[in-house]
Amino acid sequence: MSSELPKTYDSQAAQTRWVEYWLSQGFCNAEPDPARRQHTIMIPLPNVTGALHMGHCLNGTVQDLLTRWRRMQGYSALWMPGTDHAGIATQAVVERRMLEEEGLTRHDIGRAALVSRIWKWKDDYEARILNQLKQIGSSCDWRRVRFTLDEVCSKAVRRTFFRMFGDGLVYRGKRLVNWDTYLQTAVADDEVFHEDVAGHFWTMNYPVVDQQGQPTGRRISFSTTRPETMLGDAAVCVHPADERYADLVGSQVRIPVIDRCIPIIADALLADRTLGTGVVKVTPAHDPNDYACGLRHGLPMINILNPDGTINAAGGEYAGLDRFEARKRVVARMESLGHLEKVEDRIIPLMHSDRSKTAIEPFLSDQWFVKMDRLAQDAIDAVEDGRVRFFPQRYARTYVDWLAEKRDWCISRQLWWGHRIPVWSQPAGTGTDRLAALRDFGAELTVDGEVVLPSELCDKLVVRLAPGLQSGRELILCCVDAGCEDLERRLEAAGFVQDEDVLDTWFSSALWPHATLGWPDRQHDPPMISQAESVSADGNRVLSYFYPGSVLVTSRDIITLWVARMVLTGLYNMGDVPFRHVYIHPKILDGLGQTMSKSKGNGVDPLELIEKYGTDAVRFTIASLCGETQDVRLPVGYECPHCQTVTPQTKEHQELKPLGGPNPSIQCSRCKKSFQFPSPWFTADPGAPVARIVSERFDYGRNFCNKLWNACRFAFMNLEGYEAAAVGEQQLQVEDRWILSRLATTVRDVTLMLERYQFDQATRAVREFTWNEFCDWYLEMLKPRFRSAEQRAVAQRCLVVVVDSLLRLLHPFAPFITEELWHKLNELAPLRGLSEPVSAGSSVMMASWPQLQPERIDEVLERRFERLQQTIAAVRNVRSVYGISPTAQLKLFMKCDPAVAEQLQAVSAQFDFLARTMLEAAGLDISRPKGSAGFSLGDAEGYIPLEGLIDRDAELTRQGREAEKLRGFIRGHESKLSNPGFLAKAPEKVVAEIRETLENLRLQLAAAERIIADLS
RNA sequence: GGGCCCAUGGCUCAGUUGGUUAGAGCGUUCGGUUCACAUCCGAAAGGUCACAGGUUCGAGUCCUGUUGGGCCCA
Repeated sequence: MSSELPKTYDSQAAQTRWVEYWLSQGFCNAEPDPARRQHTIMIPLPNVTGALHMGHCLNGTVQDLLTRWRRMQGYSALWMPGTDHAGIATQAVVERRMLEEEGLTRHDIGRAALVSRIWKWKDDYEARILNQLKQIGSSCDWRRVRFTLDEVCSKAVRRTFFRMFGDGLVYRGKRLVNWDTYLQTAVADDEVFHEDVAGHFWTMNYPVVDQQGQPTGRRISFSTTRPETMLGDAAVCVHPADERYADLVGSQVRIPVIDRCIPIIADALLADRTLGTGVVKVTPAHDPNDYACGLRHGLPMINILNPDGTINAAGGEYAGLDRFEARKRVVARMESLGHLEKVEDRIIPLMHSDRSKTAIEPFLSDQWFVKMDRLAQDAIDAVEDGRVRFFPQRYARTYVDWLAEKRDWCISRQLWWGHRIPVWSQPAGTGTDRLAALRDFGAELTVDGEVVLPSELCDKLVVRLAPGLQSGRELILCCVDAGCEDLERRLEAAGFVQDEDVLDTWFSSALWPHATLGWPDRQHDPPMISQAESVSADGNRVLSYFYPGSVLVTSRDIITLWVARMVLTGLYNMGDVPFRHVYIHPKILDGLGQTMSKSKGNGVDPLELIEKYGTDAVRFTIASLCGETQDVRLPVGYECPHCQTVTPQTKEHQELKPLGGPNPSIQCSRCKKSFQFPSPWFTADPGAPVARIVSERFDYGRNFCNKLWNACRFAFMNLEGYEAAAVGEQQLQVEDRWILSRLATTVRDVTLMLERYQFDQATRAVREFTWNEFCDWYLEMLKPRFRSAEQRAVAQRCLVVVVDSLLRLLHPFAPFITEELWHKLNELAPLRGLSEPVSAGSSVMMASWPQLQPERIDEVLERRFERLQQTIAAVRNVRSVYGISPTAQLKLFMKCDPAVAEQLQAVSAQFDFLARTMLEAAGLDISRPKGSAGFSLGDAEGYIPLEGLIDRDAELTRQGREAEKLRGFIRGHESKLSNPGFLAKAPEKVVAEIRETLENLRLQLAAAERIIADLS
């Protein structure tokens, strides 16, 4: 039969087929459409540094789920894709590889060559990442892919910097940074790690001197792990309450190795009386605590290092030496001068750069900053007044607390890969001719020190005078707007030099929500892939239609770095927030509770899982994990390539390294053969059997997809001869009305849960409906109807309606399998609907989201149906307890009200199919047949004659246990009701419920007791 | 040091504003070839809800503290 589906779902084939179909049909494209509501999601742009992992997969699944759902609801739903250049991370990866493979450093090949190599890397990984996204079914508008360094984004970066510079929000300043002397760049705090190294702890002293600089004979002792920093000491510090040194505060000491005099100061925050001598030397330019102290006391900041880690001119005779060589010489000199008191070996916690693995030096350098004061306050207000809402709400606090510190944002990075800072500078002239270099530009200086430019230059150029940095001379800073290359050339001709630094990656990603839509261009829609720029009479409709976005979906660790900054720049550039909602999803941890990362050896590639379980299964499982919690554990294991037995991953596995020997392997516990496995520490030997990483948790989604597939397979097998026609209410059977009621409830619940970003609950609701209601009950109950010529047609029509809704409901969770089934359903039942059959759309992706039908929800019917289910469960229980063959036909007598009896009789045929049982009789006059097992549902009692099969003692024991359990519950309820406090204070409704339950329990107990009496 | 979060049967997780007998999937045990599905069907066992106090008629749920774990900021 052509309508028969294959026995199992071929996920790989479906994925290939439907990705191609959706793309060729342009279903993922979103256009401004004033007739429809807009829904916008901006992807949290993945780094081009490497491929996507499970965290991205989860993030993408959620966004696609939302996008598909909103699209089906009739929104013009845009999911904007793109990638991030990820400044330091990408440059470091390319540099490291270049060094390893060719022995070249960036200084060997130069700026242009390095940048071109990184572009090549970017092209490879961008393609790979976009492909991964497509593989997980992402319905992004692929025509609109952006990259943070592309022309559109670059223009936004330039314009933002220009505006901020003009508004006085960008300034140059000094800051103590984590300096990587190997890569010669500052690295962020989250790019360093602590590692203990063996070092020394030297105790030395400085001679105290008088006003004339002559030794007074006293010495002051201190300890240090970095003696070379004494070249940059600006003071020695004691605790203000330390009596040992009280009289010395305010006098001076001389640093013997460079013969400089520095003050003795008192500072309670820096000095600790209880440690060592209670004295510390202060090197503000080379230690964070000393820096803070230096600021408090107005000390000079003496920088002694060159960017490469050698000592600079401030180090006098030590200049040019590497800092570690200088350390030795300083110690030797101090010793020879008699100022060294003792040396101890000590383990020193030292910061290292993640990128180069070399020791970090705190380093005072010139950096660009954004003033956060007003910008941060605006961003705080947006969350506090509800223009931006966090889901779950608790994360709003992380955001607000961080912004409230209003710490200026350091935006410069000493890298070559990124947006170069658009400022050209040169030293100012002297006297009245400070702007001499800008004479040809017509620049003039007002008495207030403001630079005035001729009108034709005002909107392209901002000029400021800034205090000199290294030299002490004043600088002329010229910031040029985007698209003024000629002006840049003129400045360069006039002797101006562009700043070497690039901008922090977050500066460009902060603009993502509006830059991707073409801002600042208000005249044209943003250009799309392989399409000429379009001039629109209505200006940039894409920007005005899709901004602000609907929801940002991301992980909690970048709330401050990214989310806050997007809000801030959105408000600054667009005057409106970039998104209304922020959904913070859980992070994936491994089975041991550690965050997943490739560098830990516990990472999981989503494509590996997709290959094993199928995309739909992976997505469905992931959705089931996404609620309001902050972490989910994903224990993984290695699947033996020989026998498929799974060995759970342990910490030992994660840490297995070759250590110079052969690659490590794992022995399978079952077949005893060895295999290698994916690891960040080594590449498996070519041709060797390699385990793949699997996780049992995805069985959940895979089993579900299998169930759905087979349910539809069954449905389709029974659609032969289907003819669409309206179905009247009176033609509907109890089970039809029940499943339609349950469907309506499910649609309502799933919709609500999606609105609240509670994907776990939505998943559970839809799964339970599909499996426990549709498959377990409805399909079973349809079976007899399909065999009846007169009932068949209505059953088919109802079934088609339910399957139709079910596929639509499931599509955002499992796009491929639903599309596959939808097309099949279209072949068999192109017209469907209860009241008026209509033609179904060609793709479920573009079908409408199931309509809310509250009038279909029939709670009375659902309760009645529940009794039927309970009756059948009770019969099955009896059968199982007595070990009666599943094929043996049972008889059932039900003692109950006539009304209940009538309901049971109405579905009596079902007892045969669902429980292999004949409902012999039902009514008030039923008495328990001899030798029967019994059960009670409260308002009905059932008896199953088991003459010859029943074991009198076993039944007595069973009923006795049941009665004992019931007595326990009854006692609990009675004690509640006899508590005057409960009766007085509990709501009436609760009291009534307890009474009702108690009544029910008593009926059940009475039934059990009757049976016991009967048997005894 | 400040902040956020977590701790529920062997494993992974649900558990709405406190309110009937704390649920699910996997795993375990028992039984199943009735023509959708063994990636399945039926049944069962398994939990003093981390610990100690408190609030309340009533606490897995609220408060305080302790222990253990994850994360952010400093």
